[in-house]
Amino acid sequence: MNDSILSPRPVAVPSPKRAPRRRPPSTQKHEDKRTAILRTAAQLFAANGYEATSLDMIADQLGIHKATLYHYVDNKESILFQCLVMSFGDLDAVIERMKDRSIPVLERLRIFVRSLAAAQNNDFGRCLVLVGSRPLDQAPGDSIRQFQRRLDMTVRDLITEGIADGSFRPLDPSIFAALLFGALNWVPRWHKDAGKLSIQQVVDSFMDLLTKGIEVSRR
Amino acid sequence: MNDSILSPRPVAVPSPKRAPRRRPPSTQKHEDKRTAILRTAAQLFAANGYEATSLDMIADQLGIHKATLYHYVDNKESILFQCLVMSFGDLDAVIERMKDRSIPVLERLRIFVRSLAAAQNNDFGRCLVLVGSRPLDQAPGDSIRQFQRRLDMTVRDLITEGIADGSFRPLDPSIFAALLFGALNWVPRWHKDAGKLSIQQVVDSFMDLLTKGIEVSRR
DNA sequence: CCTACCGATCGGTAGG
DNA sequence: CCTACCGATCGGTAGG
Repeated sequence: MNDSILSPRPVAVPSPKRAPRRRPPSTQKHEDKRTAILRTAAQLFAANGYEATSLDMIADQLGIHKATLYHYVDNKESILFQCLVMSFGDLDAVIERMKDRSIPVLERLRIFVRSLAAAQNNDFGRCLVLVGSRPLDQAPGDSIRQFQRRLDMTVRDLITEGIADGSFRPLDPSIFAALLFGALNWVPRWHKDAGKLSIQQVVDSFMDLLTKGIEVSRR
Repeated sequence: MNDSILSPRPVAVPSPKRAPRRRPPSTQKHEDKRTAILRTAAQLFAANGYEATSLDMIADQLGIHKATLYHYVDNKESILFQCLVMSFGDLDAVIERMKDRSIPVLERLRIFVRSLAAAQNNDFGRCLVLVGSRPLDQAPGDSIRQFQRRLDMTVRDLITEGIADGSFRPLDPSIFAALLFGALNWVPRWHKDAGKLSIQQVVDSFMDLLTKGIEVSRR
């Protein structure tokens, strides 16, 4: 499995003056277990849906009891929220890279699409795409949706920039973004790791289709 | 609301010899009530998810008691199944039309996409796209997924035909179908009836994008 | 004997 | 990390 979005885990930044460090143990073993819980939960949420996945199912899968989960997480909803946050991985850095005008806009779009596809086709990404933020309360759900709007805005800005510099023909950036996100968000529903095409190959084919179109060039 | 997918209800075919006519009342009023239950359920399923929607919520919305629902439907799962069947509406006829080679293949593809988009953006279609067949048992779920495979196959066949007759450039029909269904299936998640673009305008823009591509024509 | 529907509660299981 | 439970609510069904 691809663990890359988990690798750059931020090291705990020490507080200036003798931090209290209250409840959370924050040891490495505790963090590893917590991550294992989130990953297992993400898999089960993606497979069965949020409401149809019980905490007992998550605990059983890990060989622990349900009550033990509460040593690592606050409640069921916070598990989903943390899974969705994990799913964004390093996309924040990717969004920043998209502002680098030294790279041709079409090339930047390709990088973005590959990065997004990679993030959405692992345990946490599948949880985001297949479950989403609907089961969450207003506040946590809004923070997830806010990040997704940033992703959408990033694509629309690239298209607008590409039209302005003559890379793209005139078109509605919102329509393009809707088409692209729909296509990418649907991939986890049908792509099998055992299939003949990798995720990279699939999204590169998508980009090929979108740049050139399907009609034969006239003349 | 668009009731067109409900209109061609098959009239009850009488049995050859003095049919027993057992349990199902099958009166018009009974059928109307049953359809109202399915439509309300479809709305609530789409809004809250299947498991998070209780039979009490459906009954309350209709101003009746939960127990009364059981005079019209067998159980909760059969409600979802019937909603999904309704969502296919007259798409079966549309699939047949796609075999008419007197219509240019690109034009047939446009008709298909418009029909599918119309079917997926009403109460029952939103239930199909937002809930899907996952909560169903093996047998009923498989029958839903079988119809969806027919839709997928229809698109792939059109692309294959279009490549053969020179309408389309060489491309992977499966990739095109995956891209198209992803884009269309995502529409109910973001399109608002109050928005500036109608469903028709959205999917026509999609087709424009897919046929012509986004890059400026070179030379 | 039928339909349509009610108030009440069944056995089980949810998150905590 | 487990046993033992809670308040509530689930889908479904009883008698009338």
